[in-house]
Amino acid sequence: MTVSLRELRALPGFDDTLLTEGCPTRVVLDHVTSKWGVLVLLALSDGTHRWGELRRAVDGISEKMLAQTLRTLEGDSLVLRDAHPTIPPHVEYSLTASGRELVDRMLPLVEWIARNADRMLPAAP
Amino acid sequence: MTVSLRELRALPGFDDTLLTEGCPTRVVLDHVTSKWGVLVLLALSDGTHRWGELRRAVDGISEKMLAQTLRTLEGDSLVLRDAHPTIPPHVEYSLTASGRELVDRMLPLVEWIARNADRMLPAAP
DNA sequence: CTGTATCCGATGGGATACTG
DNA sequence: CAGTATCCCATCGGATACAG
Repeated sequence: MTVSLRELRALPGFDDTLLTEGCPTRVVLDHVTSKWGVLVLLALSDGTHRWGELRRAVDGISEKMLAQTLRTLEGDSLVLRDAHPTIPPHVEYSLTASGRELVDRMLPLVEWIARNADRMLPAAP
Repeated sequence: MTVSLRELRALPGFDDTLLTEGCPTRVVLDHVTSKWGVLVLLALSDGTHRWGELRRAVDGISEKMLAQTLRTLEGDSLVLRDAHPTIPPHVEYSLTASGRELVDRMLPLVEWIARNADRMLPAAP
């Protein structure tokens, strides 16, 4: 198990440029860990959802940010957009295989935070 | 293994209010997944570091954001600040036990992104 | 229903200068 | 060395209106 950034950089295929400014890893990391990126990916962990469902599922998100977040994640090959050319429109969003793999690794992190968040914030942050 | 947000909310101790606006989980999640939060935590995964070391280790971070990020993470009980009252000042930062647990769950996610980021960004995002 | 367009305020975040 | 203080701009992000 990798337990530090130093070890990660020492693995075959990596070097010290990992996570330097502008490197692809940091770009994707920024998208995934953006304010709404995590929450949209988590919402899609349940399976396929329509636009309106996501809008309601991700508490507090605006239409603008939902659209923007979905487009970014789609551009990162993490989310699949499936539009049915009907009237009214019907569009379904789901995780790609990559998205599924990523969410599998994100859930343990979120679960740990959910279990511990309460006792981590003494006063108001 | 938990594979979806729905399942996570169904676990004992959780409910549908998990990850709604303003809930503690979301507050901590926002700190941890902030632009610099992830990178500072990763830098500390190697062990104890001084201010200047962190400044150089986290490529591109400004003094202002390093200070702000460290204070936030300290407030979340993830980072320990150990100041020696000497001249010149000597301050060491390290992960708390909680921070270590969190980083253990963050590294698999980062490692997966590092392995896959290259083939996920076709053009310029 | 699924978005886009526009406006605008809030916040993030960098550069620089300065201090104990 | 380890920060703080200040200025300032760019981006984030919400509200609203509107379109296909």
